[in-house]
Amino acid sequence: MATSQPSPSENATKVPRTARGRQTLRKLLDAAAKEFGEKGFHETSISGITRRAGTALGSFYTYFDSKDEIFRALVKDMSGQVAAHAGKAVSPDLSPFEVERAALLAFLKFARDNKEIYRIIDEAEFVDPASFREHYQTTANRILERLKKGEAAGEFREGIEEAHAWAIMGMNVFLGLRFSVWGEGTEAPHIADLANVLLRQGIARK
Amino acid sequence: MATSQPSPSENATKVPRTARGRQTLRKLLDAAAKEFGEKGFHETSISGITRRAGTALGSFYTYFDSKDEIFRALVKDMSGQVAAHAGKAVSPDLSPFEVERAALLAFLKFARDNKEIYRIIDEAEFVDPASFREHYQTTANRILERLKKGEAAGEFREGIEEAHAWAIMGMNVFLGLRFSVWGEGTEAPHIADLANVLLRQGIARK
DNA sequence: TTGAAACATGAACCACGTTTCAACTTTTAG
DNA sequence: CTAAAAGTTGAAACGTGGTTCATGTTTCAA
Repeated sequence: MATSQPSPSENATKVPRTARGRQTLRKLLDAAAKEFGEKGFHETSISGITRRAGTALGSFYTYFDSKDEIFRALVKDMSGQVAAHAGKAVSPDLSPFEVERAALLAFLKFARDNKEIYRIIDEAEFVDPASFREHYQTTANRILERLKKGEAAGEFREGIEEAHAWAIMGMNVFLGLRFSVWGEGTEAPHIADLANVLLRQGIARK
Repeated sequence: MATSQPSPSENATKVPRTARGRQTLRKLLDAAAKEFGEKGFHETSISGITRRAGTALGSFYTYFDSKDEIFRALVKDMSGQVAAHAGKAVSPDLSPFEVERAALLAFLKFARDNKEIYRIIDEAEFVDPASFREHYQTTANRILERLKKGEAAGEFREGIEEAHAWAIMGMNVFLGLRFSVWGEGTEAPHIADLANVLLRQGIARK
């Protein structure tokens, strides 16, 4: 889990002051991502995290006040990764519909390669509802912006609103769950096509 | 939580043999539904359940072998309720598109009135993955059947497949999350219309 | 009416994982 | 080079809550 370097601002707790400290903090975050992803929040123990990280149990408390706190830090970290990933997939020379297709395809591949990450974000609904909500609201906003752009460009019908973004997001997330997380993820392009046609024309005949 | 009478088959554990026993079992299930809905699985304690049910701690183990088991029983119970609810909303004299609209509208209302239930089913992803999967796969199958019927009736485009059902389910679930669980749920008919138009014609202009 | 089976009770047991802490090592700045 | 600051360590304290169990009560068929 090549999580990005932890920024000082997002750690409510002690920021490491030496290189050694930063390394330990990173080892803890990476180990936690794997543990939480594999076992879920409650099956994961702090000692499991430190064992995997190769540090002492006590070191954990040098950087985090509690199990909840490292989980929160992780959710933020990963929500950012998803956003970054989505951004990269969208090149500006694509048409609005192509943009939506590219975004979904990128998401499907990302979900396939990072199943643990998605498990963590999903579990945030129960462990850290605020982060969970923020993640999806932010994602919906990003989608809505794209749709507005397509509307302004005359490609999409007028009257696009927030609910459209949520509908599309839900579609994408569930397709990811079914075909990338539960399935092999091999049919990703096919799924992306199918969803794109649905988005363009709906399913009415003719 | 007016859960239905527990059927003998779905309780892997001891079935009560007297009226008193059945009553206690029901009190436990109802109390558990509320506790799990309000606090989530791990914040909920057996003693909290029995306190709410007005029974002794030990009585719990007369009917369930563990905390996991009552949770599992609950998920099954509620998954059934959702299905039953969806079924009622669909009258046979509706056109295929009207059926989809009615199903979503019923779902939105149900989610609004039963937020706890949805929380429980969602949490099953972590507590009891098998039930979670089964719930959504069963729901998708039900949707797919409806779509196939619409296809056969010449209302829907040909080539409907499982992914379409998952896309629609995802749409519905996320709209429910955003507008029924997080929101007031007052705009349900508007949301249902909007989603139905999306399903019919997509969002392409013209 | 009666006795066996079903059910109810809650204190106590116990496993488990979080958190603390005091002793120790490494790093850094002057 | 040196002392203070930062970081490390893991054994043990601690709290929590799931589960057990011996005892007492209720139900019900015969």
